[in-house]
Amino acid sequence: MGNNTFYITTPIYYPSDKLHIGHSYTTVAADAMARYKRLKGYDVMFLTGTDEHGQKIQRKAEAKGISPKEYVDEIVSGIKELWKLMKITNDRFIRTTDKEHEQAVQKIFKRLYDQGDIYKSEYEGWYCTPCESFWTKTQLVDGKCPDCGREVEITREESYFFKLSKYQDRLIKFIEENPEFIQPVSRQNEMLNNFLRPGLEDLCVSRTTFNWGVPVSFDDKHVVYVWIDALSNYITALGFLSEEEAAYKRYWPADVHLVGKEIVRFHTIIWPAMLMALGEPLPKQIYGHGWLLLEGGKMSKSKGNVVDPVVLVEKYGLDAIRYFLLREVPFGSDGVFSNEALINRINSDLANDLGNLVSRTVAMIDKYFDGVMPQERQAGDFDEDLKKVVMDTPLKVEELLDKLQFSSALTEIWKVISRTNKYIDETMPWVLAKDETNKPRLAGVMYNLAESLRIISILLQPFMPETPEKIWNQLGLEDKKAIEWDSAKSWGIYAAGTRVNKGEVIFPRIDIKKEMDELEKLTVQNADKKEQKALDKQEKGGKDNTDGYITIEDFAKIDLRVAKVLEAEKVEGADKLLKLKLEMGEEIRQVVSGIAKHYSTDELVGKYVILVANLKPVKLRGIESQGMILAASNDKELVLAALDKAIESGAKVS
RNA sequence: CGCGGGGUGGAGCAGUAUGGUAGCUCGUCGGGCUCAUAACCCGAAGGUCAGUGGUUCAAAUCCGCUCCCCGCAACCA
Repeated sequence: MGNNTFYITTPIYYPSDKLHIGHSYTTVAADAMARYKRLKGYDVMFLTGTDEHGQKIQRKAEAKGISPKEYVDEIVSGIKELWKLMKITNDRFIRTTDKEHEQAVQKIFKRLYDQGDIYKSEYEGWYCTPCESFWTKTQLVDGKCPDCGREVEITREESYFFKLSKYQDRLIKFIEENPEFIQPVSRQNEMLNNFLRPGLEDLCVSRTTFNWGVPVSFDDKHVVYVWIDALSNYITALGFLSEEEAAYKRYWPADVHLVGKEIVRFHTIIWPAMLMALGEPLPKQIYGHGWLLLEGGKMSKSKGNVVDPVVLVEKYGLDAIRYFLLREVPFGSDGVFSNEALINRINSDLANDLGNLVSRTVAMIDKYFDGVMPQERQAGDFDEDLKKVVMDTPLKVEELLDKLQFSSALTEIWKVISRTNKYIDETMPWVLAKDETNKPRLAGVMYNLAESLRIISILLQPFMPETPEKIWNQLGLEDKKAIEWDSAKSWGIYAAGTRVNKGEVIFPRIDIKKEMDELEKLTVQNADKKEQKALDKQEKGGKDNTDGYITIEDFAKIDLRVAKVLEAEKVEGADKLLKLKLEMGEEIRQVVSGIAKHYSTDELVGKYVILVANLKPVKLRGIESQGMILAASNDKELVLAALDKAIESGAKVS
């Protein structure tokens, strides 16, 4: 409530698997913001957590033979460890399985029901059995499943609905009147054009097909739809509708919900509508940031290109990773993560520019003045220009951070670092040191270096939790007042008589060649991906060598065989995958194939298919796949390649 | 004509609401310096700003058309 509070949230993550670098990205950004606001003196509430309900988790747990709660407990503890490792300073961690949260969600649901914003009706949907999904009439394509193009059947199910449509006009008006609400603006247009203006339909907000969720308090056949459950976390975490609402009164409305672009829709339509219905104020801003892509596309486990943040932090250090995440990509746009880009950043920005600047500064003070900053100093050329650049920076950084422009803020800080390095060349301290009469000028130069570094280190605090302190140690800064945020705006705080301490190198350089080789080995899957990429390239253009043709020798590399399907079963939790047991002559092969939407297990057994027998085995969904079966497909259909007449399994195809 | 993002020196990007010398980082080449982590500083080479037509004294920037890439929720070998 007070104007000196700042409430920032990350999405609550879905603990169906370990988190990857993309999750770290969002959370590190939120953390940088929270740290910054605290440094500025705000009373900050920084919330993150986990969204633990839903059918998928229930299924995963079943597959493992444990309860959903046991399943998520394990993953959640891993997530908490990750945030600890990354020095995330969240003030609260909410789990949607928390008692208080569940109770509050039930109250919210009940309240909306009592006042008529939620009503009971029948869900009339078209159900596609192979896909196990419901579709509305408008979603169907030619009356068929938009995913697989198969027949769907009408199903009726008793359900609760939220009157989303009722809030449509108010939402449009609100968004139009509050251009800051959805950031960046491109997302705002997307929401208005794609969803709001075409018209909203009431939202089905309960499920009866599974029970791992918050039960509807007055109708326990139903559990609350996960998004209603999940979105509520932002207020239930503050005690909304609990006995202790002080935090809610203090911090709500949120200053910013940080979310990935894929969930902007839920946060800018469903969530505000819910709040409107509850009569509560709306958050001030939803910021939809971009994705961290990997070379070759979106991060996904199927591509085997998931980057584990724990490995990176252990290898390169936390600050290096945080720096990379915040610096490499302008917040809001998509960016690419690659090991090479990471190492380049570490070497050039952190080791060469910043680390080396600290090192040479401290070394010179140590060498020329026995490590103690002299009292007697003389000003000279280049001083004013350096000071100007340094002193202009804190305000620029603040302005940019207020707009969540982390990358640009860091760029500004690095301009100072660069200017300071240049100052050393301009003043040439080693020349001054040759003549005793130049000592006061030399001292002046050293002072300006130390003072610039003091200010740089202060400005780095939101981004890096470890480095500023290391710099202070080396500069001998012990006075708290000399490292306060606002002291970065004053020149001349570094005290004469301060003793520097030559310390360890802050950011060691990385031998990129050696490192890349090691990383390749570390992520075998990565190597596979690269092969795949090269293959794709050839397939697409064939520009590399031939003109789209392959030779008979090329073709001979592929060992195609006839195989008979002995068994087929669905892969748990993957709606497109089937695990097949194939007979290939004497040999039995296990193959995982993405055809579940097009073939049922029953119809496959006994079929003869064509198998790529010498495809390098890979693990899909943790299951080894020893080959691949051929199929023809277009947008809608997928048909297995078959043989004209029967022939024994194991026969070679060419 | 679904919606959105994008195509700028070898790589990655800025610049495009207010048209007027094409900028940054990395890489390459040459030079300087030696305090420092083979680092730092200076300089150079390298661009038909996807293509095309138009508006204008002037277009990367405005308008029309064309081409290409990437997303639009999840395990696709």
